[in-house]
Order: sequence, then C-alpha cells, then structure tokens
Amino acid sequence: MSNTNPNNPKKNHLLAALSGLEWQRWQPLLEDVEMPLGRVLYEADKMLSHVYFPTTSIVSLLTVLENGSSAEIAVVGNDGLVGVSLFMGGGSTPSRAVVQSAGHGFRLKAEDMKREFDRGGPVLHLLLRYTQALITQMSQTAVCNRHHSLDQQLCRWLLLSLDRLEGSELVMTQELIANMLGVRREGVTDGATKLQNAGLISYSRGRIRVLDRPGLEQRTCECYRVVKKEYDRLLPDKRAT
Amino acid sequence: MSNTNPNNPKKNHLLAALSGLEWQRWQPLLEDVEMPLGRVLYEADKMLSHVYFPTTSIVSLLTVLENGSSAEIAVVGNDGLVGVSLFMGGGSTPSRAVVQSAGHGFRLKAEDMKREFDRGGPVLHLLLRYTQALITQMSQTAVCNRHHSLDQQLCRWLLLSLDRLEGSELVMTQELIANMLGVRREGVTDGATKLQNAGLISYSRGRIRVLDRPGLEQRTCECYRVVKKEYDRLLPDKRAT
DNA sequence: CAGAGTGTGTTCGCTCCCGCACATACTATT
DNA sequence: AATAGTATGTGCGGGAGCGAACACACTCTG
Repeated sequence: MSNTNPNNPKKNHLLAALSGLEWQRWQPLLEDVEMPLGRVLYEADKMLSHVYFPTTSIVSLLTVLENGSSAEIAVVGNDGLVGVSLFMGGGSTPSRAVVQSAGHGFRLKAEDMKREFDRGGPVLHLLLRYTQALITQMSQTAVCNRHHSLDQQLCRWLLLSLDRLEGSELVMTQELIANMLGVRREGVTDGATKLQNAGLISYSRGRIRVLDRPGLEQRTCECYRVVKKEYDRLLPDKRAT
Repeated sequence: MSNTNPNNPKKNHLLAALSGLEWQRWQPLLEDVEMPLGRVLYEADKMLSHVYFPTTSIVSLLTVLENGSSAEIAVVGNDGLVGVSLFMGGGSTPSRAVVQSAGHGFRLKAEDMKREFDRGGPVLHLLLRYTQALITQMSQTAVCNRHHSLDQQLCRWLLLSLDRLEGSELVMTQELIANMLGVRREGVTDGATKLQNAGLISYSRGRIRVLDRPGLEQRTCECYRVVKKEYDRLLPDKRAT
C-alpha cells in the first residue's frame, strides 16, 4: 500500500534465504499485505490464489470439524510460508489458515509460485525442507494432543508462537487460544492463571507478556523441543543483510 | 529371496503409476523385501538408507515419546511409500516406521531415490502429491486425537488399514492396535467387543475379520472420509495392468 | 458517568479414559 | 494331557477435561 511501510521481506526467513539472483526475480513479484487478526487466508478445500510469507504476523493452520470444533495443526510465522499445497500438488487442503496474530507479510501469486518452484534447484529444496519441518510440527501436534496435559500444551503453544514473532508479547485472548488448541476457554483460563501465579507470564484482556521464558520451557512437554530442533536442523539461519 | 515369490511391484499404487520409460529405469533398482510384523524400517532421527514401497504389508509411522508412550501419525500401505523425508530433505524424521501388518514390499536405495526424484517431471510431482496426501492424514489424525472418541477412532483405524491391504482380514492383536492409537489395550477391547456384538467384525486372537464395512463407515468419524477423499483426489487410480 | 460489550474467574455434575489388578480362554509345545 | 505363553474380558478408583450457567471486571462509547 504505502511506500512508507517499514515492512521488510527479509524478516521472513525463507525469503531471507534466497540467493541474490533468486531474490532479484522474486522481489518484483512480492506483494506487501496487511494481515489483520482473524483474516482467513484460505478456506478448507478452496483453491489457493496466493502463498503468504508472514513477517510480523502469525498464521494458524487449523482443521475444522463438521460440528464446528477445531484444532490447530501447525503455526506459521516469519519462519515459513502458508500454502505449501500449491507446490506440493492439489492446490488446496482440508484445513483453514487464519491470522492468529495481526501483522504484515508478503504474498506471491499462485502461478508465480509454481513457476519458481518448478525451476528446481535451491528454491525447490528450500521449500521442501520447510515443508518437512511443517510435517514434523503436525506429527508432534498429533501426539501431543493424545498424551499431554492442557497445561503443557499451553506452554508449547506460547513458545511456538513466540518463536515466530519478534518481541515477547502476544495479542491474543484466551478464547482464541482455546480455539486453536481445540479446548474450552475455561481450561485455558485455568492454565494461564497457574502460569501467572508462578510468575511466568502476565496478561490482561488479550495481552500476554512472557516474563520468564526458561520457566515456560521447563513446564512444557518435549514436543516443543522436538519441533524446534527439527526446524533448526532443516532450516539453519541463513539470513543475509 | 526365492524367484517363485509372487510379489508384484505394480500392486503398489505409486509404482503402478510410473510411465513405461520410468518403469524401465526403476525396475532393476527395486529390491523385493519381506516385511515381517514388528520390523522397524526406520528409527527416529536415524538417516534412511532406503525408501519402501509396501505391496501386501502395512507400515505405521509413529512418534514415540520420552516416557515410552506413542501414537500413530499415519498409515502407509500399497497406496504409498515410507521415507518421504529422503526427498523432502533432512533424510530423517523424529518418528519411527514399524511394520504393522506382515507382508511384502519393494525398496529403493536412498541415492537412487534421490536421483530419480531430482530428475524432476512426473515422478517428482507424483511423489509430492503423495506427500501432500500424507500430510492430510497427519492433520486429520491430530484433530481426531483431540475430539473423537476411542470407538470412532478404532473404526477409522480399521478402515484406513483395510483400504491399504487386499482382503477384509487384519492380522493384528488388540494390544498392537492400542499402541498405534496411543490408548490402553483395555480400551480397544471395549471398542472391539461393541463392534463384534453389533455384528460388524469378528475376531479372535489377533485375527480381525470385517463383516460389515458399511456399518463401520457409519460408526466412524468424518476423519476417515476426509482422508479418503483427499487421497482419491490427489492420487486417482492410474494402475495399468 | 451510565451502560454495553467483551474478557476473565469460578463452580457443579458428568463422561471418557487411564492405571492397576486379576480372571479367563485359546494355542502351541512336548 | 499337562503346561506355558499369549490374547482377551472385567471391575474399580481416580483424574482430566467437558458443557453449562453465572459472577465479576475492565474498557470503550456516548
């Protein structure tokens, strides 16, 4: 929109990992987009028109059931991109992508994305490695849903979200978090109260500040560490500039 | 082993979808392998040496937690391949692949697989579409773990497994099923007893016969249908001969 | 400063599943 | 035919999370 916008594509780790030549090709194709809270980037089973590269926003991929309940299967922030099915094939998924934390990002038209992907080489492998990391996140979410307590999952979720943003504050109501985790709002209130009493976070009316990150990491289940380790392995920080 | 072995690569849908030319290249590279119950095809975080194409066997991908409990994140049978991380990148995953139903399959050396993948073209896109279908299965598993009852999940699991084999019989103890689903054995006994009383299945000592498939489909949650629909969409049956 | 809207805290009964312990029953072996 | 091993059935206490209903508190608006 405005050219005074400070949004910087290189805040997205994937875009940052592009080589000089690739970047020259991509730059003119990237469109700066605002990503307000609740914006639906794509709907289940609908064809994607763009892929999104969040810079200062967070997007949740969630599966919605017939009865309306839902659960998050992965979080995407400045570490990745939304819309892998565009190059994986099919061009749609049975899940929905919703902006979970308002901010900015960039997008690329579906046809541009496909063309760039099909050139092969480093871009293709970068995108596939990211997809592999995403797969890990989904798998671990599945197990976590099965075996870990709400309290642990809450910690995991806070940490995963935090890692994908700058700063240590989340703008996020407990109601929203409950939707993401696929649990009751009251359950989140319980968990959050415990964390606040323990001095790990403080929150009020949709603003969560993390006070003691190591404390959170101690309370969360192994799932957070597994996912983080796999992201680090597959996508070592290559940011230039 | 024996050349009287009736194992036919084309029973695997991915291999069956190869064009004549591709098939000529692949055929000499494929190694016939027996896949006995419980065989671990790959261990979490270990580099893969081969990819496996089951023909008459079923393989479970499962994530194992530090405390020893586990949960299945996907099932692979004659519809696909085990070891997508080889071409996705990384060459390992934090999960384990275990033969869940004994049978046969074929395997391809890691380097051969990579080389064939990197040729690009139809093979690459076929494998990526399969991976996308696998992603759907994992996502749906995550939600199912969160929201659906053990009974529903048991039905889903039976149907998914059945779809990936020939015939209507599973050789599979309730203990094993419980491990896959990440629940107690007693819970599976309960569920199975209900299904047997309803005349949908019959079983005894590790042999499950499905008597009324439509009945199962009626009892299962939507997750089975969602996954099946996505597989059908992404991998329409192309089997020749 | 009144009121509406929204975010958070609390309670109650209920259900599903867990962990544990133990009782049967089928199968293979010798 | 006896025995060991494995597969399945059952019962009991307990805990985590659910659904529903409701109280309170903060903040924005007029």
